[in-house]
Amino acid sequence: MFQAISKRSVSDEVFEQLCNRIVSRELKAGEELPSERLLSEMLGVSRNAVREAIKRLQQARMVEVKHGGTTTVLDYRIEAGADLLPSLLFDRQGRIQVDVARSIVRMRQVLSPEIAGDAAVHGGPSTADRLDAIVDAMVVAVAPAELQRLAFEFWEVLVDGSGNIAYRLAFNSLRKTYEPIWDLLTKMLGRDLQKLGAFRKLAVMVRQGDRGGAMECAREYIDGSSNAIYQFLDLYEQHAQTAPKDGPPESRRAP
Amino acid sequence: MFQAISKRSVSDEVFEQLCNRIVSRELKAGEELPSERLLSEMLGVSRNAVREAIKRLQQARMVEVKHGGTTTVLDYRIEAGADLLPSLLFDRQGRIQVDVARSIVRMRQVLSPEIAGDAAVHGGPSTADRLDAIVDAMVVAVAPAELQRLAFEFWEVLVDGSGNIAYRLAFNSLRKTYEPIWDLLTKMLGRDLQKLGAFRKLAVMVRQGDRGGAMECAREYIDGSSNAIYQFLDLYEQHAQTAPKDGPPESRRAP
DNA sequence: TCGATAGACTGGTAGGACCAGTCACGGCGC
DNA sequence: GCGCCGTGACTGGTCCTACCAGTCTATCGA
Repeated sequence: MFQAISKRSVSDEVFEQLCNRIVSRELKAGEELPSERLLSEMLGVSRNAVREAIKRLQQARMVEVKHGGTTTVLDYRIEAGADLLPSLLFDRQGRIQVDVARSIVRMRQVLSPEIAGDAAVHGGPSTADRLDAIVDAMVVAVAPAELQRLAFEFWEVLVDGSGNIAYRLAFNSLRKTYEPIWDLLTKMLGRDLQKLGAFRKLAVMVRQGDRGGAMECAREYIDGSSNAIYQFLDLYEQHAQTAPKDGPPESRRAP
Repeated sequence: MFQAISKRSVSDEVFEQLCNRIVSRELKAGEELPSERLLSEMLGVSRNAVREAIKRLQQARMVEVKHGGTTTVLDYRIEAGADLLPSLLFDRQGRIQVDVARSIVRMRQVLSPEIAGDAAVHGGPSTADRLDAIVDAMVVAVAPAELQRLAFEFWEVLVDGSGNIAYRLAFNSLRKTYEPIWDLLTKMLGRDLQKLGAFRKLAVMVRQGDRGGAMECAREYIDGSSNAIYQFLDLYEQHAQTAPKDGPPESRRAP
């Protein structure tokens, strides 16, 4: 209900500023960052904070630091990893970048059936039990938000059951990208979340170890919900230039 | 030929140590890290270095830091993103973690046909031109290493052509994971890299905008090379307990 | 003209001082 | 005795300053 207030530290602030400037191409690839000392002076913070921020940029492969030389901006499209996605989803006005959103939905659409298929093969009865329990909870759930939470948990269990750590981590990256628009997703997926039969059937396929069946079942559901999101994005795109649109992102949902 | 010597900074070293301990479950999820002051004393480095390392761990979602409280280890399987993959591929003895490797190969196997398909639709003639140029270079290439470099570039162009930033970043994450075993990959893929016909055909499919054809073509090639890697991993697994095995990872390939 | 070198940058490390939260313990008031 | 609240000893957050360690360039001398 209440949102956890985000108490961003100084170095977080510096990181975010630099990150935004790189993502928005205001700082282009190949360009050089001001020296740490100058940067700390310009931003009115300690050099320490600047260094912590730059270390994070370095880890995200957004800049390259050379001892004794200068720090240069890298091309994040070539170098950065999937963890950058959350930073790309919104521009600085808080508008959704529809092309980024479409990319993410597409990737989810492609991976989900495979995850389900692998889960059917590797998951075993324990995975099926967990899935059934979640569907049982979905049946009695009333609030759409609760339904979505459970649906998400359903997929978490599937990803776990697939026994594929790469799927798992990619899934985590995608999840971190969803989180800021969790409420929006609840609205978009409203109808699709009602399709409890699809979830139930998928759980059965996993129990039977039916790879093809699970994939088919997952594909059918995911295609439906993906299309719902695509349609929203199309509308959003049409209205983007006129309306300032939905509130900017702010992380919610306590652990 | 010569490998760039890695001059790891102190904070990098600290990061790596903590990261390894978390990945190896030596530091379990929920456990608390020693305080920054104590940690800096134990490691014989400045608190500054420790803080930079912890900031990076925090960004990778491997720990949670609470102002005034303690820093606790998170479950990286639940929280961390795809950027963690390179850290998971090897254990501390430098042995390949076969289950992790299989996961990565599987994900590549699943995504590649989709990437090719999307590239056929969105890539246009410019993508096809670039692909053809690479295949032309492959024809005259002799060294297996050169062949592999070109093959990799081929996929880079395809990913670009797909116009999907999520694919692109996931691909980058996977690439960073390959890099330490680049030479090993060259051996594993030796035969498959000779299949220039597959590359040429794929380029044609992209030029024709044939989504299904491109996917089919990509799948055929990727399945082959994936199986080659799976076979190697099976062998590796059998011999893992007896042989200390290949040299530990060290980044190579200058930018 | 070319080369070595000095100096002025760059980032890297250290340690100390202090601010700002958190938490547990002990004393005070009820 | 019970419960509240303050205090102090932790925690991480910020800043500063000094210095080490590379890199680059401009200048001077052979």
